[in-house]
Amino acid sequence: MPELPEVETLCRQLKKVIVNTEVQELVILDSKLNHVGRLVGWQILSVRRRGKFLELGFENGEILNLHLRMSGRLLWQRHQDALPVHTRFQISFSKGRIICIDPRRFATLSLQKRQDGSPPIADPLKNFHAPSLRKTAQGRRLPVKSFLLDQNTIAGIGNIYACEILHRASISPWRKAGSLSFKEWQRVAAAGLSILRKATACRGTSVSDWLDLHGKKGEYQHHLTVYGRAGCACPHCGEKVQRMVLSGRGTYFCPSCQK
DNA sequence: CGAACGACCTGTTCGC
DNA sequence: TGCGAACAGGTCGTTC
Repeated sequence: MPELPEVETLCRQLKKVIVNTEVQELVILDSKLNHVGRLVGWQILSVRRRGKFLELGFENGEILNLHLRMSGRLLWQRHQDALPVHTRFQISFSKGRIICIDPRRFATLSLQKRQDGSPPIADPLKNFHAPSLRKTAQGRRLPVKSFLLDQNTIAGIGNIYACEILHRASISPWRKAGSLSFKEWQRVAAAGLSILRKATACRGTSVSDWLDLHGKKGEYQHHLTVYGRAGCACPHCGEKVQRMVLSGRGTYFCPSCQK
């Protein structure tokens, strides 16, 4: 479920509750996630987001890498409330605990040593500009939507926001990435920046079950123009929004605005 | 290089 | 109502 704005929301909220605190206990409740080191007694120095990954940095140089994939979410519990169904692990601190709830069990957790010189990920919240987008897309024949979803190119955009960005930019998801003009990339960049910023400010999109670290819904679902709205009127031109499948993903677009 | 598909999992919604 | 199919925010690997 979580895309960039949702992971960024968790990152900001986690910083406030766990930085400079020490892990008291790690409990793994899913056999797929076993063998994730010890953590107990380690102090957390930093919480960062790389694309859709969350990275907890410890004072000893270790980094805990968490990816929530499709259905994972995190919840902060101040008291020892009952564990919700599908809780996959918990990390306890003196002030409370983080629990990870993940019905589909796709989420991954791993421990790594800090890697100096790991390549910086192009982050759409900070760096999403027409010149670099056009340069990276040069000669690429894949659909522009697949290009936006490629985490090796731009990290953090997922299916919801790819649909929304292309709609705002009035570009068909099927256009070959290499065929967009500079002006079109400018529209993509402007749409991307504004949509991702707004969605982050809204603490994400709660389209079915996304909740933030404190169990609150996001607000961006009230701003969606095409995602999940097949048959509804395009807010721009009134044409009916369509759903089609593009490389296996449900793709929502306005056939009139996005030729 | 890229498209298509299956895997990984489980829950919810849709259509008959 | 019941039941199976389709679908879901992500990614990886294989085959064509």
